[in-house]
Amino acid sequence: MNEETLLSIKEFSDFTGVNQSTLRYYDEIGLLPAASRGENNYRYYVPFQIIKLNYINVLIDLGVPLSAIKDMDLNRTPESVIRLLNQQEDKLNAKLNDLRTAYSIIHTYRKNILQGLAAHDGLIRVEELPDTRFVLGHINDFDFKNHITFYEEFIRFCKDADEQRINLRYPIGGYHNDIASFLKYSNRPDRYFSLDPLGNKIRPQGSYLVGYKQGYYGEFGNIAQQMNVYIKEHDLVCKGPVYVLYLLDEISITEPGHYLARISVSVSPRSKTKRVKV
Amino acid sequence: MNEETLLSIKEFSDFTGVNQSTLRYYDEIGLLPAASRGENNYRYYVPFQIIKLNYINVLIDLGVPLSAIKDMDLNRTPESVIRLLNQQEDKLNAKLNDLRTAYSIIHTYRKNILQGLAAHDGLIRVEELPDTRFVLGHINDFDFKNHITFYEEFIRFCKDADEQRINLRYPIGGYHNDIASFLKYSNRPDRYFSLDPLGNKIRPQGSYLVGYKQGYYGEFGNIAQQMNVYIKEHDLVCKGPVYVLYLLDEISITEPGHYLARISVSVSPRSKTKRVKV
DNA sequence: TTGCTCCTCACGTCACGTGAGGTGGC
DNA sequence: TTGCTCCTCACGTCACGTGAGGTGGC
Repeated sequence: MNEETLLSIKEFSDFTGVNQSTLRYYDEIGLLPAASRGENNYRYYVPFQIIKLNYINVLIDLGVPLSAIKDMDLNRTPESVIRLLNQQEDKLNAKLNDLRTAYSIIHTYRKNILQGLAAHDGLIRVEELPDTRFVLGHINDFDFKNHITFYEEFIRFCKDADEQRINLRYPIGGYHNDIASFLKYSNRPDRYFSLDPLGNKIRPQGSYLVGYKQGYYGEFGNIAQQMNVYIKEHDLVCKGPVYVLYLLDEISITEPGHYLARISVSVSPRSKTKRVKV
Repeated sequence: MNEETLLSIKEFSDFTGVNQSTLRYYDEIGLLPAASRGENNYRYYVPFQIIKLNYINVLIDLGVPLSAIKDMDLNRTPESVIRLLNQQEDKLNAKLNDLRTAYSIIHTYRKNILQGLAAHDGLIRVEELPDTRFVLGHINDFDFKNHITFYEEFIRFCKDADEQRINLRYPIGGYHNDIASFLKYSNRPDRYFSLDPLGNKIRPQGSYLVGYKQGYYGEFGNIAQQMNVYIKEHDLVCKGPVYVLYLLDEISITEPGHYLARISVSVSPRSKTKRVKV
């Protein structure tokens, strides 16, 4: 073969985009030794090492440790390379999945924060909300005698998350079975839920009565009563569960007293005249 | 707020899946300090730090350095968090793209190796090949007087790759304009190409005369002549370019003399009788 | 005393990046 | 002599992981 065309470390670095010090490191650990050394001890590379280095970089991108790349390379056969590539394909799929999940998580957080910025404490109104999927946790058991608190049930929710396939990285909210439950125990939801868009439950698109309350976690003042007044004044009928979600929480706010919760419940106008079935 | 429910570092570690030593490190650098310390100097965490840690882990997954997460967190406002999330969305897209590319690269390598394993030195036959996309490099200029070699043009190909939008991580092959060029200068392709499945060029699906040759890079023995003999014996007509691709190369083979090249060219049977247009 | 959880401190590791100080040919 | 590329060696960095040796309550 033509051994005349040799690349200095600078040239090799320029062609591959890999730092000279990184190349020296790869030489030192034996991952990609220079093809030869000059009289002055300069490293020289041959053109086809560009391909090799590109292949190494693909494996590095996939998260294969340098030591594993080196070991595999020393005893490489077509069959062992196929095995490595198959293994990496599985890991790659898992990684792609993780990244897509991270993507949808930051999407969900952003949506919440933007909605939080567009609202303010005490605001009560009817809003049209889109379909929203979520995962529902177990039924909370607040045992007052044994002092089982808000937090302990939340911890149980977190503890059970793994086996219940609940992803705790999505925003978490409180779920009341109905408006009566929220009016009675605003800070003790019947369940918790995770805003996972792959969840099996759905809050259907439609009109919701929405109330916003600023304050510490679990402190709702009299927002429940105010919402009830609004319901009566506007002659509304509530149906289904009440969702409590902190749009602005410790993620985006430093002062815990300024967190912003949104309470939402599906409503429809009470029909003044009884409808006659056709 | 209820400050009674405190989690030991073991409990907190169990709920979040984060190593105790990692938690101590996050405490030490101020990324996630323990909520309080016991008399015995034990760290205690509060339940809602689970949410915070999960959020931190999302950012870590996205590749945000811990120092950046900490800095952002100290002065967080809803607006600054939105900015961070927008930035990360862009990075995330780039990452997803990189991973998908890595995926298609290992796919391409694997296909080549498997095809190489199914062939052997000297095999010549007609195969049905599928559509294959690629990116074509510049026209090679082998100047014999100035001793411009195979390697120097290859290096020029690598050097120009960036501006020509050629991804050198895909397998690289040689491209001859026609069978005559390959017969004359087997080891001096008219161009190089990259097997990038997003490429603008296409080798169409159809029947190809395929020859396999084992040996060093650029050493083709008399495979060109043998293929020519096959063409005449089987009364074939070649059309279009000749593709030379190393299916087994330094990626999967340790011995450079055992590399395996595949030469392919589109063929059709020579019509014995002239067809009459209807 | 044993077992358990926690603590601090020091050191190791992985994959580099960054100088410091020196060489060697035009 | 100046400028350039290269060298080795040592040390820094990032995000942890791993002991070693000690505490404190049942």
